[in-house]
Amino acid sequence: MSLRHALLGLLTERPASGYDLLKRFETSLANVWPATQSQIYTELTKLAGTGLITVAAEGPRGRKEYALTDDGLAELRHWLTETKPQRNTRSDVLLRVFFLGVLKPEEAHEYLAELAGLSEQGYEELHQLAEAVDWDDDDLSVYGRIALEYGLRFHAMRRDWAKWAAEQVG
Amino acid sequence: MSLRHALLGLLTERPASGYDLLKRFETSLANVWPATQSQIYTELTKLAGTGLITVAAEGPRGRKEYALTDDGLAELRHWLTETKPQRNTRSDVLLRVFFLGVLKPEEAHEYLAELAGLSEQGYEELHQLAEAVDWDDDDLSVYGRIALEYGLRFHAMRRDWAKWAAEQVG
DNA sequence: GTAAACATGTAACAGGTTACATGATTGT
DNA sequence: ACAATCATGTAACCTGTTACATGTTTAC
Repeated sequence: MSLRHALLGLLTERPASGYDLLKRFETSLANVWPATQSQIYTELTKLAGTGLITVAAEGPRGRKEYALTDDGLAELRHWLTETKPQRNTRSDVLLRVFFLGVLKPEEAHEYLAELAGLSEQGYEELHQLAEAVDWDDDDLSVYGRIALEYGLRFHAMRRDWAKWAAEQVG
Repeated sequence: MSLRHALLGLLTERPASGYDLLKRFETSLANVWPATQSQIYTELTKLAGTGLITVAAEGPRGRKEYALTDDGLAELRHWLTETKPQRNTRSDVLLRVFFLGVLKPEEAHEYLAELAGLSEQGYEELHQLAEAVDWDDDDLSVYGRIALEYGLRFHAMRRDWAKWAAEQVG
């Protein structure tokens, strides 16, 4: 149930409406924890119901601005310190690799080469993003940069692996 | 809907019962596409219903042995060659990193150091596995080895990144 | 005036997890 | 005789996706 914690986490920064949070999910969290509009609004209603957040203000167009409560912050801290990261990593990319023997070697090679290309692309995109961001020294920047570095290393690793694998298949 | 394709993929090798397939999911596919007993039996019934597999034989204890049909093989090939890998990668590990600013630096450091440890452990386990397996030259071995190499590189990357990140927070 | 952006909510469905329920066969 | 393993099936519940439905405010 990490969507809940993603919302709590974003609200530590400042109060925000469902719409604001949706935008945050579409930008900074898109590659880490994607969520849909429907999901976000539903979860916010639940969170307000259990007292982890409150409606701090109401604005035009029915806008509701949510703020983190003490209980909400405690729950977030608990999640960060006490619970083990253990989510199953499903990878359809890797699942396909398991069954590439069904294809002709040329087809398998093509798949792996394409994968290398996609990873290179992903790398480039993050690289551009890293250059564009104006990093300062606050917490968000520090940890944002660490998360971005992960993305860079991940894509580079995958690119190199896919190239190597494509060679193996010939 | 990749569970379906994982089942079809395993059945290219040889006919198998739900129970057999469950064991395969618990071993070789556990790190790539985990599935529960309940899910597997339900999906097998559906697949038999749409003609992608058939009940080739029935054994003791109500055992049903499923075999891939021509349609099933065609569907698998289609999945491998025509559909783009695009599954969203959710990472609760990385999501936590985004919000580490909520914690004291020592706590954040601890989280990252622990992550490095877990990755090292994952690496070691795969390494042992790689040594234990008797690799021969068939398709399964070739692509199994490629998948395993991915796991090794992945864990190594994560270990190094977590160590580096822990230093940043120090 | 009208398009884009702001803003929320709900219903239907697909995929996945946990738990319950049942029974047959094999090995000791 | 008893436990372990083999073997299947179903129900309840949670999470996530897609689509529908509605209305307001701002900018041009």
